[in-house]
Amino acid sequence: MQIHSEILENKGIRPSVQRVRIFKFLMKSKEHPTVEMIFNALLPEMPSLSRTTVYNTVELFKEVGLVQVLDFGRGVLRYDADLSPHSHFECERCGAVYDLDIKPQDISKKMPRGFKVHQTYFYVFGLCSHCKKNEKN
Amino acid sequence: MQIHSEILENKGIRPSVQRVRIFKFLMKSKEHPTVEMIFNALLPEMPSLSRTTVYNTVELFKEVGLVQVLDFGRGVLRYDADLSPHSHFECERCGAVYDLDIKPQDISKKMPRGFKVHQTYFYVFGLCSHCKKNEKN
DNA sequence: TTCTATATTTGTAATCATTACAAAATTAAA
DNA sequence: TTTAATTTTGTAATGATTACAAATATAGAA
Repeated sequence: MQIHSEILENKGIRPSVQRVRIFKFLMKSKEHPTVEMIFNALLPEMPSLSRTTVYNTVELFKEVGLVQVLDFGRGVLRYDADLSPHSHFECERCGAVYDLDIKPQDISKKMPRGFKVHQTYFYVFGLCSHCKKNEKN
Repeated sequence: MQIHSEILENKGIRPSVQRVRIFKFLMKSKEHPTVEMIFNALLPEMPSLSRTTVYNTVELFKEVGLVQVLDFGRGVLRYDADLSPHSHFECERCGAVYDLDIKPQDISKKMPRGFKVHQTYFYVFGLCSHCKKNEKN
């Protein structure tokens, strides 16, 4: 089990205080946070933290392959440090995002001639069990 | 083969000149246009057209189920009047969007208890054959 | 350690797609 | 026609993200 700062160093980026805190937060978060969520969560313990730093940092993490970016079409990007192949569900009522234990299909074989696949995303939208139950409201 | 204005009427919306033109354009377009692309394409033949009308109209079309909205994470939404189950490929180099003849998997059966699936999207990113060929550049 | 160059962080200002809103124009109904 | 409702239009706001430059922190050389 590697310590967080080592993981950053292995990716060739300097483990600054801000980066390590943001990375830790992403690692333990299960809610696929937005930049705003990360910023608000860390602000109490790092009062000088800047939103721009969070933006810079998640962009950097994306580039070195520490996080994947999720876009549920709400005009806000979400970040996921879980890089294992899985899919995502967003509840259209409450906006919560859940992991789905389903691998996005590998379609490299089925692509038109000459096409190269880099990444696949499988997004599912609907109602989560909680919102489904209260559907009358 | 229904005429375009009839399709709009069947969906319960008034077939105004603007709506019919926008709908026709979406039906024949294969490039999954953005609002800006629709606007620019129609402006020469309808000089009074407003961007806002295009925004209003595609939103209306989405609500009545005439188009689906695609989000490739570029900060712009694209619109597709082809509602048959298929997936989408975006070239990371040139930005072109291609239809893939692949049905997004139906996972209603595999969902956690109580969850309800409304829609699924399968997005693939990579290089199209043209950009792959010129990869050196 | 101190100096210096480089990297990182910060805050503010710009960008840009989209949305809000209200006035003008069009259409439908009476 | 007259009136009411719908649609279109243009401009102004919104809000996430990016650009940018000044301030701060860090690493390495001396």
